[in-house]
Amino acid sequence: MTQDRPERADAARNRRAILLATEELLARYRPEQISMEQVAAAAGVGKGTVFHRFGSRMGLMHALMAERALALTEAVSVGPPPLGPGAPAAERLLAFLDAIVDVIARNKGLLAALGHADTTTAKSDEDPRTAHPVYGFWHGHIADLLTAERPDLDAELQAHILLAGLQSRSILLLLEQGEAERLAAALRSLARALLHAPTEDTTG
Amino acid sequence: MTQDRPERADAARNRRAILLATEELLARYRPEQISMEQVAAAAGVGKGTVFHRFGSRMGLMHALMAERALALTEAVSVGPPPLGPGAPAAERLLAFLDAIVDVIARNKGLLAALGHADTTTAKSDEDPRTAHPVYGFWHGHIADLLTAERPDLDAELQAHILLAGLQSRSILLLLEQGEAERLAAALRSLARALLHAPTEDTTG
DNA sequence: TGGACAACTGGACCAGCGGTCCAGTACGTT
DNA sequence: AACGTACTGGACCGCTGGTCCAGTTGTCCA
Repeated sequence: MTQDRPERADAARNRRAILLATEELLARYRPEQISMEQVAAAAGVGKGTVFHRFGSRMGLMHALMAERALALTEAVSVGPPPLGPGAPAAERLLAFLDAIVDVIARNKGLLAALGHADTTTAKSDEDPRTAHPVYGFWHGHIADLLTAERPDLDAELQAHILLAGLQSRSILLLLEQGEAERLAAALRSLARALLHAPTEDTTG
Repeated sequence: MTQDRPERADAARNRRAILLATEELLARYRPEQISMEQVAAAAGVGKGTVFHRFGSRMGLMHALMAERALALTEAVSVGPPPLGPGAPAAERLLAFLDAIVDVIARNKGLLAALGHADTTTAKSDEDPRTAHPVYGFWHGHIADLLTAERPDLDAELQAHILLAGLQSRSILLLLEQGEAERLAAALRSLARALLHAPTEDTTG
């Protein structure tokens, strides 16, 4: 993206202004209350510019999400344990969940905004994995770690469930009230329960 | 609602027609693709009628949800075990989760529609418990059962997490592919893990 | 049976949305 | 300095959820 033929200086400036404005609006208001026009106005650019840069509401939210998640992605791939490679899967999983809650807590509306965004455009049968690289990465990582420790579980599905909480309205509400640590604790607790559960048959 | 001064015959007929039409549309299309105008047309009434009866999109979805959940509510309150009172909390919980998945699977878009509905109108700081009686009831029931077996857990929050999965886009997708039993199994598995997990401190 | 009143009805209407379009602007290159 | 092109912005479009109210229809009472 920022390579080969770099974007023009004004384009880069506007792109950053738009992302920043979106971030600020997202911190202050509910994602659904934020219109693309507002974003444009807040960023001091025209609506056309926003769409030219990001294609759609979903594109914008996704770009923001990707940026916010970048540090985490790197920490997981090449960083030090327990987040990065090297620690046992169980520890990495717990650390990763904590890290995700942290990202979400600092960008409350983001996941919900992403959800709402493609709710609006609704490409019917798309695999969410493909549609949302960030979600896909998070989900895949959790599923992998879970599988490593508990190959008997339906890790794919459990990973979805673990992540689903972060998109839930009720839980977002808690986050807004500063209960991030409580959520992290509950998620850790749940994950630990899953890791230590007696072996069982998924067909039952 | 259907008491004291009953609604006029035509009103009742239209109300049922609207709910039925909504249900059918919800079975066929994504909730976000269904406009109130479509609902009205499908029900063979004017748009004004729909809004007069249900107040808003959320009102409509909520009414449908309440109707759909009625049988479950009764089964839980006064029905026979394991769903109704009498069975051990752990058993009731697993049975209840199964039952919920069943309701959701047979009305795929409904929970999502509800979520999307108040996403649109967005009464900022409302307690979801108050705002969505059905969700509130489900959440409360799960939290109660969970507390009965595991008073050391943050049951309120765990209940939210358990329910969150049913609103998640990725999981709705599974449901559409007929994987309801797989979801039920995963949820049971998760709940069992929670119930059997070693006692732990929520502050850790 | 009929008359009167309220409840219900439906479609024109409104503001605001996400997204498109394209004439004009300003950057980077030579 | 001058040129081509990528970027810009705001008018514009189709459509949405929701409002409004003149006209209709069911119900109740005499």
